[in-house]
Amino acid sequence: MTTTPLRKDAARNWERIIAVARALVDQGTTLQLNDVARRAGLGVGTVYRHFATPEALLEAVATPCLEALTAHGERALADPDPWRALEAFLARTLEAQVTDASLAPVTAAPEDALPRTTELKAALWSTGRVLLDRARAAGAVRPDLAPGDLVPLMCGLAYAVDVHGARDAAARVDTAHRYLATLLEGLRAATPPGP
Amino acid sequence: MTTTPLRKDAARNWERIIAVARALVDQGTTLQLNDVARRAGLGVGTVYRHFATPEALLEAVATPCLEALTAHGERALADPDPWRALEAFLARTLEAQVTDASLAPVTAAPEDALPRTTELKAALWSTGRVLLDRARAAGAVRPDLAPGDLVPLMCGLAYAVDVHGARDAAARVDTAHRYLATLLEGLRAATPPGP
DNA sequence: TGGTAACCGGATGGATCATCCGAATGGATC
DNA sequence: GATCCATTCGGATGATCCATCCGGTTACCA
Repeated sequence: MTTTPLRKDAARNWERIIAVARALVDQGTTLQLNDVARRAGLGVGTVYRHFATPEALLEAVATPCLEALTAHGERALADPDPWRALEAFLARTLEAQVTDASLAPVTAAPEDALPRTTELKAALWSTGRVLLDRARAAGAVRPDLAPGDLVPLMCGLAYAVDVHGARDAAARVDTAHRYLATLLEGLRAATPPGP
Repeated sequence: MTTTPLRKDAARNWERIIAVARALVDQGTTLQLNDVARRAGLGVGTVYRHFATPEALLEAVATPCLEALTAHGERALADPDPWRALEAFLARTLEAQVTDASLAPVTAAPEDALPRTTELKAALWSTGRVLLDRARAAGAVRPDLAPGDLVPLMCGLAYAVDVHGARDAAARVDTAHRYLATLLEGLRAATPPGP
């Protein structure tokens, strides 16, 4: 992607908007562009030019975290133990999802507002697919689970943690680990139970 | 529950509203009270008097299905095989969640708009808890999974099916069964399976 | 059949949202 | 260092949607 040269004030305002949005997301508030503009001390038009929709702003907020996850995924690929690699990758992804409120909506959304988001999601999913395939080849993975099921299941677990209702990050991460361990145990089962 | 005497026209309009709301829910549209009124050929005030909020209307739409699930749960308690009972109960619940769009938001909501909904949810969860406890006593269930985890996990699986993106009911039910089988295998895994 | 209470439903006020355009600023050129 | 042009700023604007209120009407009961 060619880096578009950005004017000084535009860049400064971009940073402001992102900072305010990040604070709002961490606070649990749903992003409202008008509200973001007011809190950032900027005009509404400024915010709308930078980010056409709340989804675009949310994706911009989530981008750094997605990049970190992608980098971690690439490192997981280097682990010689396929199971440990898959487990670490999924655990890290799930932790991020239940810790950072900006991630869950972005990963679960079928459409992306920013091209960069599409890139990162594709890279992340590809890594997950490779890790799953490697684990399948090495150990025993349920045959009826397609690679396309990995992302929905992860989003589902993150959603389950939300429904569970724990507020502080530590409890959420703990719950996520419990759920993931259960699911992984089911993934690992060689043959599905027959009737 | 004491049946409140309802005037003829009021009852007729109540039915109309429910019917229109049911159609909208099946269509996938989010309920908007103003829109419901227009489609039902009624005034806005009429709809707002019957249902104060869209959530209340949604719960009223979901009530019959919740009652059916509760009844099915009571029957599952009669099954002598604890594992089969739990499996059937969860399968039925999940099928309903992925088939009827009114259920997922109601079950996942932390607060209820209608007292009847609170009753039904409590009964349903109680049944699930008993079934889980029985299964735990009979066979082997992961010890780190609390009874309070059952509902979040079910909601999570239903959400996963949504993220998966299948449109027609058959594919959704199939996906739900795959996910549930995986999770149940994980639930079962702690110690060698009993029977 | 007439009275009363409850219900119906359109009109109203408030809020929020996304867009537009004149004014101002930054960067490039001479 | 001064000028010019493109880009951006930011408040004002129009539109849409939501929830409430009150006069007219209907159903139930004596």
